[in-house]
Amino acid sequence: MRKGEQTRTLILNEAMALASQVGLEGLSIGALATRLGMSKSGLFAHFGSKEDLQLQTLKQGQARFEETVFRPALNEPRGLPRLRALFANWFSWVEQNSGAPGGCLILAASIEYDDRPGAVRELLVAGQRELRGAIAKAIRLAIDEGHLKPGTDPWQLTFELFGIVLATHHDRRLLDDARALDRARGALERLIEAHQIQAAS
Amino acid sequence: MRKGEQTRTLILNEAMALASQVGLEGLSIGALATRLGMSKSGLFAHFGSKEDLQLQTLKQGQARFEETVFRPALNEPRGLPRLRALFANWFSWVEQNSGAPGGCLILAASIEYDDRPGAVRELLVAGQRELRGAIAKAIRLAIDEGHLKPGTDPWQLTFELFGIVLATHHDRRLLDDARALDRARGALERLIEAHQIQAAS
DNA sequence: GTATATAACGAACGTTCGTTCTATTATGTA
DNA sequence: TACATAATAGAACGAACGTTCGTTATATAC
Repeated sequence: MRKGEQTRTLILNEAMALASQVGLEGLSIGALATRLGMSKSGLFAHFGSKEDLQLQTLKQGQARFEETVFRPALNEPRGLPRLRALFANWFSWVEQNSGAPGGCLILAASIEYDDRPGAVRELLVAGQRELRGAIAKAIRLAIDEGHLKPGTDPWQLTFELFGIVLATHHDRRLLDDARALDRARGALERLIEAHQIQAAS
Repeated sequence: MRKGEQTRTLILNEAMALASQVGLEGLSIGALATRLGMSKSGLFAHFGSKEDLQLQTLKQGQARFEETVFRPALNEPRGLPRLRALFANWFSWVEQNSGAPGGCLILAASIEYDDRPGAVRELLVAGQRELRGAIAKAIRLAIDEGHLKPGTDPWQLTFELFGIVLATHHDRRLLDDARALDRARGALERLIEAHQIQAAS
């Protein structure tokens, strides 16, 4: 009962790396087995189907994002500090290739499965809804703490912040533009500033 | 010589539709041939290789974007009107699924090939560089016309505007969120306003 | 240390992949 | 109408795909 879990984790880690490069759909059991030095059938036995492998791989990716980007931010005091920490972590995450050699697995899957019905898409949507909700909540707390203007629309701000992250990932990976991180941090600060309660000018 | 071009166009149109759903890498010659009611080898003869088919399909996608979103905006007077028209067209483009049933082919390919070296990636990068440059130029013209503050950084603003588009596409397609378009238009207006030369307050 | 459950293997299944031939139609031109 | 050429079809290829099977090796529990 122990050995199984162990190699399963090994497989999923390698699967995340491979899928980040070729996509969850491009992920092939044979290639994955070769990379791990094990047999196709031996690997396959850990999952009942390819779809299950895809699901478990995505779940692993979501978990890694959550524990790398999101959870550490909760240590910061609620309000602006927490919100800033969240996006600082997120930018760092993007900077270091989003936890996988081929970039963020979740982002890639979001485009790959945006019109491919099934369990993978549903998992993706659920994760995205949860994340968006959590960001909006952090914004709401910042309003309650008096850090942001009461008129701030949490969902609108969430939308715009998410756009900054997407643009950063895009510029870093496709265009290999190192300035993306600076631009992202600048955009974040100016966006926050625009929603901040103004002190004496 | 004429019939060939004709069916070639037919093939590429269908290829765009299919690739938008399964990706340029997931695009298969057999499936494409079946959809068109022709033989695999007959279709294949129009392109020397699968990579060539992918390249031509992407080129077609880029051309469609250019003539649907970009070129019409050039009819507007330079400066803010042209910039607004460009993004109004772009938002409409996203609203109607970016010209293909599976969403924007270019966006999908950008993620699919962001770490897959080769001709497709190079075409993608070239197209993206050109587009970014064109947007930055439109911004620069708006500065010259006195519509935007002289201190405006064209590349920074381009980055942020592009982020809005990415977030819109994401929310519309993965989350099926109809409010995305409104949020995008709102974000655009506020971003422009922040860079506008302020009249009397 | 032996019995048993679990994990991994190797071979084969039927499909589909991209690609290469050769043959047969359809088309444009003299 | 005849001919040259371009366009399509059909069959076959080796490889890879996901999956199933029966068997062997290994780890766990008594």
